[in-house]
Amino acid sequence: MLQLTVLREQTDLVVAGLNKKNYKNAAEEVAAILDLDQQRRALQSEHDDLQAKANSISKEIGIMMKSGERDKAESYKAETTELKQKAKALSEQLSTIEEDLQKALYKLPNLPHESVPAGRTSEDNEVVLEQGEIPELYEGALPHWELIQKYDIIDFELGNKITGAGFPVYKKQGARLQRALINFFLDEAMKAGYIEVQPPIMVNEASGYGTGQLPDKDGQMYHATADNLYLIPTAEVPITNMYRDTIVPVEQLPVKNTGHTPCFRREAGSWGADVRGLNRLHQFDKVEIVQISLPEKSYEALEEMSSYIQSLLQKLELPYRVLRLCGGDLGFTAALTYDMEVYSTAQGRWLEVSSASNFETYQANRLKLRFKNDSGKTQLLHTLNGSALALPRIVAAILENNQTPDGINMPKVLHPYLGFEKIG
RNA sequence: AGAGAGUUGGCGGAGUGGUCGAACGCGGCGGUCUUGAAAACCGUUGACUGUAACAGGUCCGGGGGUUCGAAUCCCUCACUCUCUGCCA
Repeated sequence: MLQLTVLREQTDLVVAGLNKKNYKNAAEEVAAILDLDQQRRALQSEHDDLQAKANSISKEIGIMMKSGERDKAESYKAETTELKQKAKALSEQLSTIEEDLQKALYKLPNLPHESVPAGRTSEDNEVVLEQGEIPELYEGALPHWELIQKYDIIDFELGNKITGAGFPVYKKQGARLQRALINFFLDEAMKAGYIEVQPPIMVNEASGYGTGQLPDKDGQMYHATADNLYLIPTAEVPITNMYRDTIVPVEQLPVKNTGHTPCFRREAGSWGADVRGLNRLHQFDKVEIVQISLPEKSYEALEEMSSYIQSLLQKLELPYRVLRLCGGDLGFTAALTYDMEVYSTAQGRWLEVSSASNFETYQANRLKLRFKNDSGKTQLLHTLNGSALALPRIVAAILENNQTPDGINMPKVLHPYLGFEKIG
């Protein structure tokens, strides 16, 4: 969440940033928060004064007791009782105000970076670059949902039977393609300096709050209510939360982690052609890269992540483009996001396969993720993450773009991982 | 799942209801000594909030209670360990 000191000291900037993100009534809400903050601090200092008085009297009572002045001590008790009662009343008021303040702060999204273009929808995203050749398909080329049936490599019906829609079963060469991609992505990430981790794929509530999925995206996660655990929507959640409540030694920065996990998304309310086949699933595999960076280096880190992700797409020989998300399309917690999209030739559309974001201090503030700066003060770090990469749409693009009348050619870089060069 | 023990600062580990944010040791940092280093010695060393700066307030797993006063007593939840059970 945003830091109160920033709201206080740079109010205009905050309001402008929220407006750019198309946040409604930004000025009013910020003013309301500052008002609550003002009330909170006034009450707090009043409360603290009472508490200080009571504390010092209690201390004196202790000394009197020791020196045998029992009667005198008794006479002071009434006074502290009264002080305590007043203080208690104040602290009750305080906790309601603090709760309101907390709720209001949780509702505010992150502020966009200055390079974020204005805009409302994905139409307004800025195309940063486009690369790779879009292949010419032969007459009768198929969309991936027909290819997977033709070659019997991914089975939606079977998934339907054992679980439900959006939970496909990968089979034969399809299953091996999954495994090859995961290994390829992890190997590449390790070469790029990321440490591999295998985190839990269920997380507790505190972790959900830490990275910002809770409270606002509650309904998008699968929730195991008996144990109050959530299935992760992305490895970002467990991997970033490993650093919750820590002061990271400066010499360990930047922290670079990678991990493969299944990801689970309820994505209620999406239908139609957009979600056919592998385009949108309830369960999918993803390799994630996560960085924790010094504030002044985080945008450098984001560029590094972006070009790393692009290098994967180049190696897979997929045509892609990079978008800089506009204010309206930017996620709740992000300050700047690059989306990478590959071209899915048979569908004739771009598919998002990665999203790399800088969250600046937004997550770090919730996570209490800090370092000691040069002057010895604790200061919030910046967190970043990106998909490198999400499998299903990559699979869709590989299948569609490389199809021939007598089989689907696999990208060369995967051959050693696959043990075959062609599906079919 | 049952029985018992435990949860204290970066780590280890004391702690009696009263001047305890917490002994002591290790580690870290600064210094003396040294050509340099080690050893030794001296000093220093938690977080949050708050203030112009002091002051003040809060924090000994989380939450609640008893008391003038709680790390210390009570309740409750979570977690860890040991034994038993079950299990890949």
